[in-house]
Amino acid sequence: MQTLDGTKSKSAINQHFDVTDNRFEDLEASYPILAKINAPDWIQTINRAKNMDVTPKTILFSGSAPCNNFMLILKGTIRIYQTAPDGREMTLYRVEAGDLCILSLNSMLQNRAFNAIAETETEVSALVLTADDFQHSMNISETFRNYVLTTMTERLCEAMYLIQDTAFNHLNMRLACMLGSLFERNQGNTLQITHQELAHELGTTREVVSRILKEFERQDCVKLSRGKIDLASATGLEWFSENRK
Amino acid sequence: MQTLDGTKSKSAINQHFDVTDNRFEDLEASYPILAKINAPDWIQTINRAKNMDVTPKTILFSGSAPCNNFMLILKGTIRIYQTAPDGREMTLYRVEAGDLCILSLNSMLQNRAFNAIAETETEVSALVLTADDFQHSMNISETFRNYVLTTMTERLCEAMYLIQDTAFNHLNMRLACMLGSLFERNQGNTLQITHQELAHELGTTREVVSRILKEFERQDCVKLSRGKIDLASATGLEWFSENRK
DNA sequence: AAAGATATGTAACTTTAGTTACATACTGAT
DNA sequence: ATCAGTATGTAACTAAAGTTACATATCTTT
Repeated sequence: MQTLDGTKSKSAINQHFDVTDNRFEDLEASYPILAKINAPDWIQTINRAKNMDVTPKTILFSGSAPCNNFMLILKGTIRIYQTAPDGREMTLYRVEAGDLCILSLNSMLQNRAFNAIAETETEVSALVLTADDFQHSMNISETFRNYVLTTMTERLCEAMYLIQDTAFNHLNMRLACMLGSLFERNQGNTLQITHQELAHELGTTREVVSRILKEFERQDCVKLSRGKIDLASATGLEWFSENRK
Repeated sequence: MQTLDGTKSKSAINQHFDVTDNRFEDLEASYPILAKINAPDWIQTINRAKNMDVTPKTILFSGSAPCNNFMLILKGTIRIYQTAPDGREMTLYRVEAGDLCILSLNSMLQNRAFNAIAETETEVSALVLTADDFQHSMNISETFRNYVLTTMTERLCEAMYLIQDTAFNHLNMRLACMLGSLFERNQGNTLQITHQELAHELGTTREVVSRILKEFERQDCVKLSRGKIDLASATGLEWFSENRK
């Protein structure tokens, strides 16, 4: 849940070191596999890590700014997106509890420019490892290595899917699919989202989203109102997700 | 260079074990960093690897077929692409000497379906490691680990760029950029490529490519003839690569 | 309640890309 | 030289998406 305090200026990153927290319990909840690593060096690494708490709508990473550390997300979600000169933007992926921030990986290994923005959507708390501790963990734990590799290939597959999706599928289908998965994740029949936000997910403009949504409403798939979308017919939406190539 | 033998049916994969070849010299040429690893287990792994020789236009990997081994490409290029129901296709990336085949990585780690096709463009020779040898190499060599990780993040960045490119840029610009980089790589002013092949790079149709190329020709950027494109004005092409958003 | 900010509705229009349907041109094999 | 196969040219059309330009509606704050 977003604790919207209204003012954007309040966005802040608070890094602190706090051994009184029970970070291994938190780790167990978000990264059960990593929490089971019992190498002494790993336990030290986790104990040495800094806590980071970030308010919503904070930009963690943008364009060329290097971030020489590695985050384990304990709570909240981060959206990674790209922007176009005309104001359009498009979500590339999200990082949340259990995921690894491959952005940091990239900048740690000093690779090519990654022209994207990482912004917290909710309050986020994370453990921050130094680049050295990351490297050392890779060296000492096969479990850690496998987790990193697995996460990266998963992300890569998702990226490939996104490429095919944007290249081959029409917006009405992409929007229908997105609504479908949002409804599914939400476990409810109401979405709290604006047309502009949907446009920013898909890399298009608000007007286009409004137009397609209205079409969905005319077909009795959804019911629209300010700031929210109600599901009227899941099967109707699915029709748009598949039939319309 | 492609040794086109004309017949498609001749495409073949030839795996064999051959210790008389000097594989460490080949490895040095394509993967200098990996060739410098001097751990005995790594040397054994390389010696144990199978040689693989593949003719052009052979499909190495498609859809769900798992490939439980890991390739080091010594020679040639492999194109990874996706297809749409309407016959369009789009190149996702290429793998060549010095690259790692992250497709194999994905299927070794048994992740989600990667709906893409890998096809040799030229004759390809590669060393094939077993999944176990790959895993063991990850365990024993930090150099190997870093090489794998670096390659993966590079690929991921390229994928992100491709997403932004297809989402935000118009085809004339994308085509101009592609021609630009092809001319640059080719070190010459003539490209041997058909409009259909360009369309398959970009995920569009032949007619659209022909139309845009004709426009480039009218602007005296290129000169078109059957099966080839000659560069007439590099600066003219660059104008299309940038000015036209 | 009024004002300001935000969100949506919508029509008309332009541009880009995909589609259809051929015509023409070049290449290599017989 | 002829023919089959492949590659390109092109016009006319359709469809999808982006753009412009407002109107209207709904919330929030004062």
